[in-house]
Amino acid sequence: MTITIKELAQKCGVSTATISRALNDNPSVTKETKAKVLAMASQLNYKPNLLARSFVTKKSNIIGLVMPDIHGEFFMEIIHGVDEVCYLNKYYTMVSSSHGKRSTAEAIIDFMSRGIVGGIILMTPAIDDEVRKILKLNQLPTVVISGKRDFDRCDSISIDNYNGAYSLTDYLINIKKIKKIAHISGPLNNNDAIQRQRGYLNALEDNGISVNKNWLIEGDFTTFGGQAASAKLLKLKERPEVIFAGNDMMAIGCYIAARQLNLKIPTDFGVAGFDDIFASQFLNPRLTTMHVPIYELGKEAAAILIKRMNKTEKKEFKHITVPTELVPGGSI
Amino acid sequence: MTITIKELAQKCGVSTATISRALNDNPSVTKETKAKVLAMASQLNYKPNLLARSFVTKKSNIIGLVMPDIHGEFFMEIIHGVDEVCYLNKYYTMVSSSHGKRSTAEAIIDFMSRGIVGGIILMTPAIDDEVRKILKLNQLPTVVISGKRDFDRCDSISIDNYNGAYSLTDYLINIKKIKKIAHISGPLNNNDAIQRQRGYLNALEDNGISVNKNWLIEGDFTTFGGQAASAKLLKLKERPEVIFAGNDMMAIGCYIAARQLNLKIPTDFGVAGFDDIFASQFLNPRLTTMHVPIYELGKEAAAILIKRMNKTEKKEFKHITVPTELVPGGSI
DNA sequence: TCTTTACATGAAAACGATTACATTAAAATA
DNA sequence: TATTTTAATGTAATCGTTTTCATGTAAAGA
Repeated sequence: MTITIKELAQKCGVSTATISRALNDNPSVTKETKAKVLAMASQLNYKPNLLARSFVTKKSNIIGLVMPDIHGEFFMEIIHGVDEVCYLNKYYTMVSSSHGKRSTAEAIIDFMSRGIVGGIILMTPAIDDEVRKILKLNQLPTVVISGKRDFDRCDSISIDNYNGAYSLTDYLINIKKIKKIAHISGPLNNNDAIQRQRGYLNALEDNGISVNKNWLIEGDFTTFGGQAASAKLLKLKERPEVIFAGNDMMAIGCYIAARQLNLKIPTDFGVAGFDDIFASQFLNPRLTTMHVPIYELGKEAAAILIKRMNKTEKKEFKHITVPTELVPGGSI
Repeated sequence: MTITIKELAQKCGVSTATISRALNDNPSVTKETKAKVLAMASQLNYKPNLLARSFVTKKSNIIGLVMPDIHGEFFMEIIHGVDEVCYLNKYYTMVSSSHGKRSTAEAIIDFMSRGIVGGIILMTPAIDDEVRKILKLNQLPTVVISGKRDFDRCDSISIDNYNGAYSLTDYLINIKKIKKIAHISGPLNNNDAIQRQRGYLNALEDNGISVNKNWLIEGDFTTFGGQAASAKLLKLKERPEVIFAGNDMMAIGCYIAARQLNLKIPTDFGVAGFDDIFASQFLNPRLTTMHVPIYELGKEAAAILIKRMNKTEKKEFKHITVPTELVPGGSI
């Protein structure tokens, strides 16, 4: 059904080479020929077969987006941002998750070795040695979205988790005049979790507040984990005034625990989160949290990658850190 | 870096044809040759170039997922389901949205004419004439996920909106003994919205309840629209006992309106939704709603499409309707 | 006017796989 | 043993595009 370059060439009375040149803005084709080709192409509705093109040029305008999981709004917003920029640049977005079963490394290798994608956006909470090794081979332009800037052999974007957590804690201490702040961290093999915890700890320290070990619990970034951890905290003899959850999901867990223990937020205790997910604004009272510009993160990652794929970017790798923003709610 | 079939053929001392046959389970290759080829392939870490393969076979194991928008958990769960099934079948998922700027039709045409994808999953609230025309040409296997079964020239999956809304309304009337039920519908150019409204109206009729015209408002499926519509309803002289919102987002809008008007749910009025989105379970009280198995929808769509792409499916088109399930909450 | 240069276009190879057809060797039949 | 059949493999064409190199023509210089 779809017409090929040969047929178009015939209709135009020129060779396929000229068609190709005309369509690719090659300067060595006259205005007249180019106009003729373009007109005929649009009339016959000719669209170059991208498979054939990618095959011969060894370049693909498909971006492979590798994520640990395809679930939740965090990843959705990343996809959204990537897709937006891809569309504007006539690129395509291919999604892939590690599916728990296989490792992130395998997902990357798959993309790299099959010729489908021309660049990779790797979204991962932590870069392990296996992935590090693969990225070093650097077969394909890659942008890493991660919690921490800990790999400098490709472009990277990371959330400013440390400063976000620091300033949130500082806000609690100096604006809200709260000293008894507990923290439920994320899993400590996760860079976001580590950075946020560090921000919390350093803010305490800088304000001359010593850490109560009972008030520092490792969670798992899930609602259920947040619920369990906060229940534990709320049953302590010395109860914290505010629970700073490492992410909003765990903060939601705090709300659930509060309901179960018949405690009121913010009168009995306060809650702060991190991420500013969609649900947070509908909690009652609205959750105080740090907004993370995820959509922009995805957009930025795609923009950098596309520049790199077009070779318009200079050699040195870019490392961008995006700031977070305080969203004061009624939960404290 | 990546090795080609030629090099592998050389190493094995056979022709590329034999390699290809061995790798594609062609029965006319001996066990010994096949074993040898497979061993060498895995040793040299050979992976067929999918671009070349798709190019020559005119088949692609990439599924194009066309959605009106890439935003919100509905689409996320669809992607999740599709990706899961694709991964298990060694297919790839390519996402694409209409981006407001371009029409769904353009997105489909793009996929169809560029040879990238081998099949399309089209997720759309309504099939307009343009799309209908394109689908009739039927160049590529397509599965439509839609609110209503209104196109029978390709496989389709739809949510049983009508029966869901009917049984929810019936539940309100006969179990909850409520007669004064208002409905905020979605935009009436959206099939989901239409079907849900019909279910509501018919349930009323079948139970001998006449419709109060003031209690039937067209909304827009957004929180804000739900808030505006419910505020209107709650200010009426004759206020409904329960507001049945066409989706959960608008139901959330009802909660917001309630807070602003200083009304309590469910004592002052009740709220019901549709979709059972993630946030609904964290509303206080938990929203009564109809659960829509979106993830399964995506999985099923991908499964059907892959069968179709493999030609293992018989000719007649499948039309599946997936049921919804009542989730009783404290909001009524 | 003749040669040189620049420019526009065409012819053909290339990319990496699959596959129709040809070929060879082995097995089955007469 | 000679012939036919079958099975396994090889040869070469093919897909649609880009791109190198060759070619022809017009403009510029002598």
